[in-house]
Amino acid sequence: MNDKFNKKAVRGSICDCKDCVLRELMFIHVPSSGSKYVCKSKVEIKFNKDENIISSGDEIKNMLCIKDGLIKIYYTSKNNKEQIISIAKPYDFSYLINIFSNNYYKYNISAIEDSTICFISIDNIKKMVLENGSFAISLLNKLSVASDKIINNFLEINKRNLRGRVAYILLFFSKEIYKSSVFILPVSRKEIAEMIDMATENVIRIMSEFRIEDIIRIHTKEIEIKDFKRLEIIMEKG
Amino acid sequence: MNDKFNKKAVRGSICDCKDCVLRELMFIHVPSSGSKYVCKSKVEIKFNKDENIISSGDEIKNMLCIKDGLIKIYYTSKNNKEQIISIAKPYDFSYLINIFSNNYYKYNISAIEDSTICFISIDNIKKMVLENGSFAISLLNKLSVASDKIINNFLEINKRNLRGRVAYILLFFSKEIYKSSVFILPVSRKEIAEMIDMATENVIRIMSEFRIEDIIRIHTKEIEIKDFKRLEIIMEKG
DNA sequence: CGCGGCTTTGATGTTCATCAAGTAAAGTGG
DNA sequence: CCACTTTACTTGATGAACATCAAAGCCGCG
Repeated sequence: MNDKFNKKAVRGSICDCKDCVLRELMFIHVPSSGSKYVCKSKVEIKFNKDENIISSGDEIKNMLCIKDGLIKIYYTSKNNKEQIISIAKPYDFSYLINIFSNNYYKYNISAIEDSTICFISIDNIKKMVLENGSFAISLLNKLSVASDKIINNFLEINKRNLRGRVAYILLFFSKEIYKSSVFILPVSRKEIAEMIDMATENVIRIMSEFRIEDIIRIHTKEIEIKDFKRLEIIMEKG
Repeated sequence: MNDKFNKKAVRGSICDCKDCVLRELMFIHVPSSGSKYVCKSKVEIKFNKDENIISSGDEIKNMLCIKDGLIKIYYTSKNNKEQIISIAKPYDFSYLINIFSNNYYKYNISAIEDSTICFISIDNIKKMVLENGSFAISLLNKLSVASDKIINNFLEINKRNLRGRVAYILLFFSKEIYKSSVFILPVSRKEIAEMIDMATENVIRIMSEFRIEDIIRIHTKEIEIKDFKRLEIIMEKG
């Protein structure tokens, strides 16, 4: 991480906060004096696809904001099995889950598409919370929504059979991430398996079933959902 | 809920906040003027075992604090299958998960032991956040820890086989909740199944296995863990 | 005492992970 | 740009893990 900071960082002074989409969203309650104060400490870094952003065990010094791209938050258990907790796009805040409860990250974060990440000193965020009540409320809300989403996701996945899970995840990418019936999967089959807690072979097998049933079209990473209705029925009824 | 408020409520004026354990924990940063301010709006209610406290869909008007007892937070899906998200005891804050992200509760809450719950107006909590930065930080921390616990729980359960899950939950009750090798299960076998995502019969079957293997002693609801070491190995290795 | 709900055990079948083996794609070095 | 290596993807076969079904025992309660 530190190398990256030195090598690739674009400091706040260069990046004009007026352009920063995050300000609109996150700092809507922050008077402009405050937002400048936060942005001074800002560091912007570009990550390539598959590049590591945060490792489990890293000290939490900064709050992350995704300006652009797509990242995954995942847990590596002792037997090296990886479980993907969340896929986050700009305006998501799910990577904040342990920022106020731990001093060290519990999960790994890496880019699954080329991504631009803003790093804002956590100390400055805390100062802002102390000084600005509206900002605190806004942050509480963001954190709550993010946790809620993750928890809801676990509940949704656990109650489904394998076909239901694959349908769920395909519709997630189509509707939540790419907002299109055709999209390029940003993750491998193995990573899909890690998102919905099943074996890689079965992800492939069931995707093939969907293909044979003419519900989707597959061209390696490119997926087209041809029959939303049936896929949604499978998602609901398993 | 409203009937209960009218029938059983003990208003804040009666309950002396000096005795309230929550104040120590939650409002440690709140000047006494502030804590009085919050406590004025406080309503304390006793619930019997199995009594409903919050229903999914209820409007969020109050923040809950458990003074005493044990509650479960659970999700009821459309097919009436229940998934228990968390068991909470005093000082836990896991029942707060959607208090800052939603206007209506998404999950049900009910008492699994006789419990005393404090209800504090959410508006007053928000006022406190706006006025008192330290309180905001403290609340952010509590919420973060609570969500983190729930997420961690899902990860721990999902990666285990059935024997590992039952071991996990028995050790949870023994270590986290009752801090004793002998305890009375506050939940039915069916509810254990709902906590760790498995069939009721298999919970029973595996508990019987543990009994036959002389790892635990079972007398209906009363459980004694006789061999922590082996149970922990089963928890770790499945 | 008898009813209903919770618990227990056994038998059965389904779902799913795992193993194995082959194919396609993508990266690597000459 | 082509052979080579490696990695990702795919399909089939097998067995294990688990859910479901069925039936009986137990316990508390009116």
